[in-house]
Amino acid sequence: MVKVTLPDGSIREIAKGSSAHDVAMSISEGLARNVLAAEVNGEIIDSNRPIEVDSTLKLLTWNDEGGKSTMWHSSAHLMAEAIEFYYPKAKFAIGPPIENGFYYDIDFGEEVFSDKDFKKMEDKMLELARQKNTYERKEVSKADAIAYFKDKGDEYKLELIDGLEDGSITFYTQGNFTDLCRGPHIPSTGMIKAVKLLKVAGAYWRGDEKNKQLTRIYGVTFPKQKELTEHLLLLEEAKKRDHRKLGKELELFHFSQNVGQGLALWLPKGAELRGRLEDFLKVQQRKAGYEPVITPHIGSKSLYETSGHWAKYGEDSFKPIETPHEGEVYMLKPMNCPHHCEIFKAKPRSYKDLPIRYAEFGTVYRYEQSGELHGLTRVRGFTQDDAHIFCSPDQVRDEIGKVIDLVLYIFKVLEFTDYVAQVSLRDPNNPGKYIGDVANWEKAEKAIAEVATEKGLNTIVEYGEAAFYGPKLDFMVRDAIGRKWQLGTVQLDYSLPERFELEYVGSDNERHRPVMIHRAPFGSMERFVAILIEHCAGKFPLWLSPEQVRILPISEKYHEYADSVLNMLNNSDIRAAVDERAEKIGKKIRDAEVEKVPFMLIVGEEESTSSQVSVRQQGEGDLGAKSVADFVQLIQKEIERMLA
RNA sequence: GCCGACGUAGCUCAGGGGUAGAGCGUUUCCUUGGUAAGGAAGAGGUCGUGGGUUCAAUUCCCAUCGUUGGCUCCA
Repeated sequence: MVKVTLPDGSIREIAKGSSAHDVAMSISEGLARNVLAAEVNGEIIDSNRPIEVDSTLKLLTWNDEGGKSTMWHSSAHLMAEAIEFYYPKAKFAIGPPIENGFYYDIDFGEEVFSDKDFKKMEDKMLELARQKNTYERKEVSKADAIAYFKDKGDEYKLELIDGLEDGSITFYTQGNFTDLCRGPHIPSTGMIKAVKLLKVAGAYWRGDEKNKQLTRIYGVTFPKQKELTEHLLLLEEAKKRDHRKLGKELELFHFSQNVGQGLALWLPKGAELRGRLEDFLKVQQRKAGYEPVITPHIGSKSLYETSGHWAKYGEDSFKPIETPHEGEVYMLKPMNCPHHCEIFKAKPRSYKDLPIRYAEFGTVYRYEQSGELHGLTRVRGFTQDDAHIFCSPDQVRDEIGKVIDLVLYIFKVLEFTDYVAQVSLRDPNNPGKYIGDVANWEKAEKAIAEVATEKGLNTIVEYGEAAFYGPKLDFMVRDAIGRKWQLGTVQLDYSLPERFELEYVGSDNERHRPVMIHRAPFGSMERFVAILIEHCAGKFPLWLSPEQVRILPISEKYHEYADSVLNMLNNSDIRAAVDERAEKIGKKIRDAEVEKVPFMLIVGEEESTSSQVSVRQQGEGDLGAKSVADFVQLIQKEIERMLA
C-alpha cells in the first residue's frame, strides 16, 4: 500500500501501482469521468500512470490550468491525426498547448492549408473524438524512435529526438496517430466535445527566420459545446472593443494610403483626447520637477553614430536624407535621447543642478516591418511622452522610484489595473548584443529590480529583453485581442553619457559622469490611446471625453435656449455641443448614446421656462431636471474625484 | 521581411464572366416631436491599382499596393 495526500490534507491508502484515476473512482464515478490528468508530487502525469510511492496527489479537471493544458495538448495530437488523414505527407514539428488553446506547426510541403479547410478538419477531429480513442504511452529507445520517424520521413521529429537522451523518450498513440511526446495526455479523445480551429499562420521552425517557414494552425477545444459557444461570444465581444474599429466609429484617427502605412492621422476628436492626456501629464511633470524642451524631427547622422544607434539600427531605419548642395546627411529622428544629451551639454553642469529632467512629447520615426504594423499600437511615426533624467549615480534609485510613482498615479487615474511590470535584463547567452561596461550593467540591473520590488510591483523578469544600452522596467498591458504591449517604460542608461561624454562638476571639484534614465509613462501617445480606447470600450472617462455634453433641444423652438445653455457650459470649461438637427428627441438620444457622449441635456418647454436642463447619463438613463449651475457642479465634482 | 486571408458607396456588408445592390450616414423636402431609430425623394462606386485570359472581367489568372491573423523584429 502507498499513501496519497490530497489537496485538502486527507490521506488515502491505495494499492501500490494504482493510478490517479483509481483514486478518483474511489471518491466518485462522476469525478473520475472528469479527471483529465493528475499532479503527483508536483509533476503533471497521465491519470492512468501507476503511483508507486507515497505521494501528494491533485486530480486535475477542466477547472485546473494543468487540466486545461493537458486537454489542449491532447487536442493538438487529435488535430494532427485529422490532418494526417487528409494530408498523409504532412510533417509535424511541434504542437504545444498555449494560453487559450493549442497549435501545431506543420510542414505541408507543396500543399497549402488555409482557413477554408477548417470546417473539414474540425469535423474530422470530432469524428475521431467520438471514437473515444485512448492516448497510449510507450517508452521507446532512441534508436527505435529515430527508425520510426526516418521511415515516416519527418525530419523535424528527428531533429527533436537528436536533442533527447536515450531512455527518456516516449511516444503517445491515439487512433492512427503516433507522436513523439513527453505527455501527459487525457485518458481519451472522447473528452473533447467541442472543437474550433481559429487561425492559420506562418511560423519559422524553431522560431528562427533563417529556417523554413511552417504552417501553424491554432485551435481550441472544450469538454462541452456550451463552453465553446461562450468562448466564441467572448471573442466577439473583444472585437467590439478593438481600437481600430472604435477609432473609426468615434472618428478618432484615420490611416490613408496616400500618406503612407503606419502613419496615423489624428482626427479632431482624437486630437482633443490626446491633447487632454498630454496636458494632464504636463501638469504632473511640472509638479515632479521636469522641464520642457523641444527638439527638431531630424538630426545629423553623426549624432546617431555618436549614440551608437546608427551602428545598431542604421540598416533598419528610414534611409537618411541629404541637403541638396552640401550633401550633409540627416536622419529622421528615431528617438529623442541624443538631442536631449546635446541640451545637457549646452553648458557646464554642477552637481547642484542634478537631477536634470528634460521632458518632450517627441515625435519619432522608425522603420517597422510592414507585417508588424497594427492600428495605433504599432506605427512608423509616433510621439513619445519622453523624458531624460540626468542624475548622479547615488540619485538613481530615488529617481527610478519617482518615475514608478508617476506611472502608477497615471494608471490609477485611468483605472488601469491589469498590467505587469516587466524587468528586462540582458540575455546571458548573447553578451555581444549590448554596449557599455559590464560593471555598470550589473549595477543598473540590480537597481531596477530592487526599486521595483520596493514599490511593491507585480514584476516578472525577462532575460534578453533589455535595450542594448541598459536594462528596462516596462509596464505591459494586453489589448482587446489578448496581445501584450509595452506602455510605460523606465530605462537605465550608463552608456549614452559615456558616448556623449556628459559631465558635471562634483562637490569635490572633479568631473563626473551622470547617469541617464529614459522614461515614458504612456510609452507613446498612439499606443496609449489605443489601449485606452480598448480599456474603456470607447466610453472615455469624463475628463478625457472629446465631447462631454450634448445638448438636445426637443424642437427648433428651443434652439435659442439650448445655445444659452451651451454658452454657460463653455464658460465653465465644459466641452459641449448642440444637436440642432430636425430629428425627434428619441433619435438624438440614440445617436448621442451610440457615440458615447457622457451626458445629454434635454431642453424643451419645461426646461426653458424653469431655466433647467433634463440630465441623461450615457448608459445610465434619465437623472432628472437640474439647474445648469447644479449640473456644472456635478460634472466638475466628478472630474475632481477622478483626478484625485 | 515571411506564410495565410481579405480589398465592392463615407461606414458595415451582400452579389457575381454580360459594365452593380442593401442598411446606416449624407443632401433636399415634409414633420416641431419629451428620454435609444418619424416620413419621402435624391446624390454617391472606372468593384484597391497595373497587366493577362476572354467576344466580354468588378467576377478567372498574375503582379503590385494596402489591410489583416500569426512568425521574425522592435532604440
